[in-house]
Amino acid sequence: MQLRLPGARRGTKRDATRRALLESALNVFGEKGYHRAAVDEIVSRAGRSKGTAYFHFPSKEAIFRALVRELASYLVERVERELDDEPTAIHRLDAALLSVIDIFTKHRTLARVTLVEVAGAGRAFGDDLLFVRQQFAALIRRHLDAAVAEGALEPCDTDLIATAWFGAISEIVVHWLHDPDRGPLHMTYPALRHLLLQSVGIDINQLPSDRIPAHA
Amino acid sequence: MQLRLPGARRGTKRDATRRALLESALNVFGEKGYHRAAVDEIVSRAGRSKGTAYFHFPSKEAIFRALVRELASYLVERVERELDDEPTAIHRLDAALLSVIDIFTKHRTLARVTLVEVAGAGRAFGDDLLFVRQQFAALIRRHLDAAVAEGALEPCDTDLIATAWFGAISEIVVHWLHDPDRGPLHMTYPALRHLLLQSVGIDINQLPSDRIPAHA
DNA sequence: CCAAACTGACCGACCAGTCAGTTTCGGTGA
DNA sequence: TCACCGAAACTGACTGGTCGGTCAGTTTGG
Repeated sequence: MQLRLPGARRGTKRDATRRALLESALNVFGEKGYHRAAVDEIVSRAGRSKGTAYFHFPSKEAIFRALVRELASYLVERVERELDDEPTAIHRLDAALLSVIDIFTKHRTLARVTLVEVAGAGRAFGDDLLFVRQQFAALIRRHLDAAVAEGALEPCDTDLIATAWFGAISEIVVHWLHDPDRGPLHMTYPALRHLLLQSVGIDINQLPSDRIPAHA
Repeated sequence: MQLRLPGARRGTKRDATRRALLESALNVFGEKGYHRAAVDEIVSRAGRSKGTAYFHFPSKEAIFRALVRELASYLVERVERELDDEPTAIHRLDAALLSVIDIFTKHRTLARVTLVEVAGAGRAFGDDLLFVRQQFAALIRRHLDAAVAEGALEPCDTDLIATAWFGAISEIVVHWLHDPDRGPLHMTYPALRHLLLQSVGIDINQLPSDRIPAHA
């Protein structure tokens, strides 16, 4: 799991410590959830001391917030990177869905923290709580807007649709997280894809189907 | 907020205490979230003592679980009651959506506990955590299956669709909970309805539109 | 040499859960 | 009608453990 560390020059010792702490935090928060995760465990797994954690972050909450922001950036950046050579906005939406499914399949802890823990950490955290969700919905929305601009889509409430799509995807992933035995996440891709695209009136046959088996 | 108390004869003193505790728990959990909610506060707001809470429930977690079950029953029962005189399964799905939006609009605390807190209370709770979600997805699924049986819908993965629909609705409600200033929840109904129905290939014009303004 | 980075023992607040004792109340027999 | 009993319901002071956060002191590195 490679974390992106914006605004900090890489390779310094300070940076390595910060990264070690966040990486450990990802695991502990992912396993225990925010409240049951103890700072003591985060630092011990990171091979640092408690004082160091409080040298780098003012509070446990700040560690969590920083982690969520890193994860959101990582996720959005990595998904967007895969969309570059898609010809149309609709293709990019399609590719984004596949990409997200792929990432979550490979990084369950990331999925758990960004989709489940963030919701439960409580509104005490203010707006940061919804950071990942907003980032992601914004990504979907951008490409929906592009599709409208391209004329592939009727003008519509892209904000609402992006939110709804994110909710749908999130719910499916959360179910899969909770009970992975019901088959790999990739299995749901064709049906989910069909559902989402059809919801905005896109004929599934507009898209070449040769892309599907690529990841499946 | 009327809670349903299955399996207990109403009107007894015991029942009144249990109800008072759960009602108070609903408020405190709704305001503070599971972890920040103190049993002391729940009992004090209920006008009872701590010992009483532990006489009726074995643990704080048990209070939460019981509450979630009551809420799920209340919600599903109340929604289903409104579907009786709808002519077709599609109409019932439509009515259910409106009904849910209505209930959540009027009972924000209920929405917060069932949609947000349940997710965040952590997997420590085992499967009960997903109780509301499952109950609700099952409701949607039943009517989707009915629609298939009626021939109004092509055979499809109704389980997946129900999950996705629930996720979409849930996400919209959670956004509204978090930032209610962006307009009442009812405002999203037409667009959301259109999106969901179109996602399964239902032509919006099949349904009489005179129902829309009824609750709007 | 100094500041940044780091250490880990310690503190204190918080809170779920306990328990010994008290009150309430339906039943029972005289 | 009433005295009495036992169980159910209830009380709230107390405890034990957990854990976020502190800080006085040590190490590192430029």
